Amino acid sequence: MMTSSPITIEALVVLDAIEFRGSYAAAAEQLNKVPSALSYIVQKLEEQLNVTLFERQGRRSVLTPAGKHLLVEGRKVLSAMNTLSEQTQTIANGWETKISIACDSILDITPVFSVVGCFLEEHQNIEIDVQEEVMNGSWEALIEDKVDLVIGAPAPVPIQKGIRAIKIGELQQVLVVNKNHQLAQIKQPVNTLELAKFRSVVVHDSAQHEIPRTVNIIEGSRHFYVTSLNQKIAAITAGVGIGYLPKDLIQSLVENGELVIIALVDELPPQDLFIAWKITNKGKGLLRLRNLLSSHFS
Amino acid sequence: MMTSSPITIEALVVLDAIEFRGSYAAAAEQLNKVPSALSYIVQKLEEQLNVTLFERQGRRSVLTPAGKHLLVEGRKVLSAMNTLSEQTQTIANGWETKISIACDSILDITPVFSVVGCFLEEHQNIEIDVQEEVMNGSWEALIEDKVDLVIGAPAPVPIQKGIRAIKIGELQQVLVVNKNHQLAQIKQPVNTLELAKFRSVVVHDSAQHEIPRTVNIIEGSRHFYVTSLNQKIAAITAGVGIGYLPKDLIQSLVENGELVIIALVDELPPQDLFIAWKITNKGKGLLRLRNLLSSHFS
DNA sequence: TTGGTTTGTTCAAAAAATTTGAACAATAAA
DNA sequence: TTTATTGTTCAAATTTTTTGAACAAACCAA
Repeated sequence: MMTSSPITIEALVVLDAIEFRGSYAAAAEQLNKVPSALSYIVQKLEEQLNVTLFERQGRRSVLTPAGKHLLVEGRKVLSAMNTLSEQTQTIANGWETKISIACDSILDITPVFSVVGCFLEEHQNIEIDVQEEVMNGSWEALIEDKVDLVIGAPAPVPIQKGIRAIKIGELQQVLVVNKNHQLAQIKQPVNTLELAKFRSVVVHDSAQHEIPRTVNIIEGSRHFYVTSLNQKIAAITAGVGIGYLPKDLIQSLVENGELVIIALVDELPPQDLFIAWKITNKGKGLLRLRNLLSSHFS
Repeated sequence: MMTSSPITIEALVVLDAIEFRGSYAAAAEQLNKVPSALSYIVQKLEEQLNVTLFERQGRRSVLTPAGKHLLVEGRKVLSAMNTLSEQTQTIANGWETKISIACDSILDITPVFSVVGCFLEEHQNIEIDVQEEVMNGSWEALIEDKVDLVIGAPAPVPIQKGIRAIKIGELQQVLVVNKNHQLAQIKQPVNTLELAKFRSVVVHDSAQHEIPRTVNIIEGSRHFYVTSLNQKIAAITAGVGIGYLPKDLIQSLVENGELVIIALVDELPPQDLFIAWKITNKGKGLLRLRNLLSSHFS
């Protein structure tokens, strides 16, 4: 006879709120409860688990290591629960109540939003949640069911069955530097090996669990890590280092002279960009959205 | 305001039991309830989710596709919940669920793994995560709490209170070059100042935030940066430059004549290697692992 | 076909749980 | 010091859940 875990969803929600808001009082307000109700729920959990989760420090309660662990892992469970109920409703109704999209930050998001706008016009009661990811971060989000659709994820498509990807365009990346950078003085085209001398600006992969992949990282050179494409542009513009950027994105900065495009002996081939989804995902909204995207981008 | 999922653990347990036993009646018996109680719970879930989970076929209830999905995924959540409560209790008892170790790549990792193997034999449900770091990278990982233990980190121990380090051995580094390298022709012992003429191969410090520190870097010379010790060996073997390497590690390459050890006027003192941890970290698993390591390495 | 069973559901009553608000002690801020 | 805020306790109020009897549907065997 397998005795089920004493942890309830309710309790995890309460734990989450207490940590998030910083006090029982504030958490109670958020949950439309009264502080004593939370006290009751926490105590029940502590008793059934036989573990103290909060240590009272003065008039403030602070999580014990065990409590912290329960919270951190519990939040993952809560998130899984949310996607589970979304998925269940989607299967039952055919249409989803919410569609989550990951957009790779390498992509200009404006035309995507205009298509999404059309979709929302058609389907007033579907919510859309867009998040920005970098490189493997978008694939990871798809694989882990954090999103239903990724837009603009770069090749290679993960070798994993159950993922369908179609190309929606390609992106020409060029090497750019600040106008005063040493590299701007050298006569072009430059050999790729020469680049090893300079510090390069790299966007840190947003993937958390998968082995981060790095493309276009200039081998052997020193790196400067940033966490978004905008930071990368800013860093290069500020002269911190060199790096590859999408040609379209830096057009204006090149025109006003801030950035200089460096010609290479071996020009990078254009990078393929994909939209991708799981074939197990049969949602009608997803299908419709994909069709809209395909017809706007080809 | 994020509204939490209507699915409860209780409901998932009921769903699981109904499917497993094949009927409400049998499931009720298993759960020490009465059939009507299960009926109530299922109906509540169906209502709140606005999804029918069971289709009544004759006197028997059968899962709809949505119900099947909820059950299959729900079982994963249930299992996660069980391990979560176990883990929480484990932590409360002073043990850890996972121990992260940084190994300096200068160290031969094989004997470490054999000790870790013993430890895992004793503690089947503790996970171990080993990562390789270089120079300050391992100290940084410890300071920033990315790992619980570093093994084989080189002196000096960071002057920072809260870190305990004990020496586990020393490492003799020698200067080596490819057999055809210019330096191999000069009469030995060589004065350290002479080395400035040659390009030296340097492992890039894996530290990200601290100011990277460089030991054994030949001052003033030109550098070639690589990202791992293996790359360093390969680069030196290929004749790209000169560099210091642990004596034991290049024994075979010296014997077959590929590499040549260069005697120096001022021979490097042997470098002390440490295991280190934070004294705030009171984990019993860490203590046990440290004891195992100490007894195997001294 | 016809009884005898078994199944899940419904319902009102009973039991158990959660929630509430007032009172309180401990602490921090003024 | 006073004042305000925090989390806890407790009995009462409220809500939720459980119960068992009654019931209708469906299966089974003869």
